[in-house]
Amino acid sequence: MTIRGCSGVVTETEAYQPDDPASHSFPGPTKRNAAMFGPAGHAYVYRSYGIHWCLNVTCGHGHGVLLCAGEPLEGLALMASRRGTSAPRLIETGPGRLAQALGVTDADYGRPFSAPDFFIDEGPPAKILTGPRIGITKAADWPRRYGLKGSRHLSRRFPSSV
DNA sequence: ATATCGATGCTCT
DNA sequence: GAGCATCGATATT
Repeated sequence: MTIRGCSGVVTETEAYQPDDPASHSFPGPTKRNAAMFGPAGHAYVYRSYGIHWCLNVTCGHGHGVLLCAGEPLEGLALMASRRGTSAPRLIETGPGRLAQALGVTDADYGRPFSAPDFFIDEGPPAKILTGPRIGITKAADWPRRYGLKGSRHLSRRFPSSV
């Protein structure tokens, strides 16, 4: 993951699909979720609780993946200053925190992840943990939260994570 | 250590 | 006008 000079490893995601009651795409295409029904591989950004920005990767046809946490690598100082903390653990652990650290706002809405300074690439094979989702009121128990096994940079621990 | 609670603005009913 | 895919601070074990 590289966003305007800041890079890191995506350590945690959540998946949403159109038949998921918790998904923003559930009610069908609207003005806000338009990007989710657009082409895959683009940014879907929304404001959460009137305060935070959250960043998703569109997968086409109303599907999307929320970036929940990451491990910051390059651009650490910039991300720390944007977050107002120097604790590496607290820079990108959480959807709102991650977007804030990367400087992502609605200005990036609909932007394709295909530019040299704005992309997400595939890392080496990794063990992935699965568990119920966090912070939602509907269908929270759907096992669509995915985390990098052994990473300290997760928004929360996974249940019975070995 | 966990639990609760307020802030804040936008979307959809 | 309600509800929300959050965070951080404060209160309580």
